[in-house]
Amino acid sequence: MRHKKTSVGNVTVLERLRASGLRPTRQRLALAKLLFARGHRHASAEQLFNEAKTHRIEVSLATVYNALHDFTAKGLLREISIDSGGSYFDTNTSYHHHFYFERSGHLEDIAADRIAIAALPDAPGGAEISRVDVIIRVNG
Amino acid sequence: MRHKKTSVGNVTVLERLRASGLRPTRQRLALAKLLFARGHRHASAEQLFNEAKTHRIEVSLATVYNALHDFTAKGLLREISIDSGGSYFDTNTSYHHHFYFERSGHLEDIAADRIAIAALPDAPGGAEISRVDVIIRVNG
DNA sequence: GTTATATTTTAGAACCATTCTAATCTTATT
DNA sequence: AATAAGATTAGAATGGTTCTAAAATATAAC
Ligand SMILES: [Mn+2]
Ligand SMILES: [Mn+2]
Ligand SMILES: [Zn+2]
Ligand SMILES: [Zn+2]
Repeated sequence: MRHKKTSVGNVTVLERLRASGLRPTRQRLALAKLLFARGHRHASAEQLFNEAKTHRIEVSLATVYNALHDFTAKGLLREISIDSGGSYFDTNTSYHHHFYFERSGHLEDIAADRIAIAALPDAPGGAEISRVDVIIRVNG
Repeated sequence: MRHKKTSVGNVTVLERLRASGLRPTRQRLALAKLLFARGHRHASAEQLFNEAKTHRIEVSLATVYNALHDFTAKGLLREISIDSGGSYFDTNTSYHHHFYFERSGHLEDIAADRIAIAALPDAPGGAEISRVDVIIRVNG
């Protein structure tokens, strides 16, 4: 295995970017690989930026933000704000909820069917519901 | 009515501050009056600061933040973060939920009994649930 | 009331996540 | 290869919030 131009992960990620209409640039590919390589995760911009550094991926912080927002706009990520000092980007874009560990800042998924919301009220003034977030804060 | 050292509102607010163990300073009294004078509201620090200005209440922005956090710590307010650029302070401290109007940034209360959460999952690792927030985002 | 002590207020600096700018570079198209 | 559209970048700027340390005030002790 001397050259590994395209690993399985690479191809998958490249296809996801192309399918969403985003140009698969070196930076986006590298960041997407970091984000989507393993199971679902909740990453901050700073986290991803540092991870890139660790992997010797040269990418600016602005590009990390650009990529995260581009991915979010294309539905590859979902942005979550818990406290007013930063947001997380969730690789799990299906409908689900979260435990938020206040001490550590860690987020943990709650499958949608584990929280049954009976009788969701209609939005006032005929507004359209765009999203429902349930956040369970725990001391942990 | 030449002097009005204590109006009914003043007394109530003063008592609330004393009861919570906060010294009823001129600034806290004025801010608390603005916050609690009428029905429930969701105020940002900037909003409250400008409101104070309008009412010719001389108070620094740092004091507004200090007061909001002190009130929150004593249970007179509840802090709500929706997006990562600022938080709201809710004068309604009873258990309830929110509509969030994404266009305007407006928050509207949803009475607790209008959202029936069946089967709230236990927190992982025996952690204790400190709060459950349901935020319904609407395009409005 | 006066004094002493603890708490609060304040202006402005600092902080930190995020966004902007505009120049440079890369990708896709022809 | 030439072109045009899109992306990246360093660094400045922004905006909400917190910090600092000095001055002011509230409460407690006398
Ligand atoms: Mn964002
Ligand atoms: Mn806060
Ligand atoms: Zn999630
Ligand atoms: Zn509310």
